[in-house]
Amino acid sequence: MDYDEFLDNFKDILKDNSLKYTKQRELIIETIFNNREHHTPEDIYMLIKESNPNINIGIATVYRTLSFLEESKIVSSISFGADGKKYELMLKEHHDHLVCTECGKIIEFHNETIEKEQELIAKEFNFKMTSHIMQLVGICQECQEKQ
Amino acid sequence: MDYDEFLDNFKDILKDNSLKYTKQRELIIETIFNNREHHTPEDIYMLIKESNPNINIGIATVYRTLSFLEESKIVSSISFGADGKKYELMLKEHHDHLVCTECGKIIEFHNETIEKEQELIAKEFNFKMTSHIMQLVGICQECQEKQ
DNA sequence: ATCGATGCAAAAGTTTTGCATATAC
DNA sequence: GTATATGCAAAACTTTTGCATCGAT
Repeated sequence: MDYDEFLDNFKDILKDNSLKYTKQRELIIETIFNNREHHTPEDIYMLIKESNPNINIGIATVYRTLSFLEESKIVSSISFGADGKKYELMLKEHHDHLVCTECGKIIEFHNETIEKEQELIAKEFNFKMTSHIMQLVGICQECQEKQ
Repeated sequence: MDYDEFLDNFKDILKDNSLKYTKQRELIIETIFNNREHHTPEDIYMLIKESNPNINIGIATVYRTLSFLEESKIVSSISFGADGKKYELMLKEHHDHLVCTECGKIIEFHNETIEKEQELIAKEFNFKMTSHIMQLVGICQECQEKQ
């Protein structure tokens, strides 16, 4: 999906919820779109202030917008260890994460066998699954080499 | 494992780290052993205060002890949504969680197919896996019936 | 007697809220 | 013009830290 298409989609969602399209919301969504890693609210706030020294934005707006974006399934969050919640775009195909405890790096992967098995488990427990979180925690190749 | 065996094990770990066996640590470990759900530090603190109105304990001690217990692999923590970190005993065989977004209930399960698949993924990325987190998020049978 | 543990209170974070003002529609 | 959004500052939480005192070894 390119940015224009993505932005239109975002504007539609705002309209559907009778919310307004503001400069701040645009900057937040643009920052998340252009920085495809996982970011804390603080990260996003700082990135915006750096790139746009002229514009005013408060951390509260970032929190408020991220909550709305998560509810609308535009972003998703994962939390690991002491790092707190990190947000990322949900544009991409569904995937899970490998998290390095040494350097904090997050690697994405997708595995169809596991996905199917998860469906079976949910069914077994009569659980209506809406999403799942899977993180393999360990030490990445690079950090192993350093040790 | 019964409590005496468990407690001996805990005492050994304390000794190995030249740490002391205190009343507070005993109460914390006992509370976690006797309440086999997932608890926040605050939960554990309140449970101890309720059952032992006579004894003095500070929330800082609970935090400090839980950190040590997690490092020592006696407890593990999961975090989901806004509820913050929740701790549970690691006594049991390894398992993963189904989390209900309606009532907060946590159901445990174990699936060997997924476990093996995870090993393969870690190998593929040259990742030295130390643990993993898997939570299937959704609505439990009971809450579905209420709707 | 020694050294680690504790409670308390203060500090450090992080996230949320209230409110007057600004802005999109 | 109206209703929502914003920034700011204060508040509410959660977690950590410093320190004098206490207690286990």
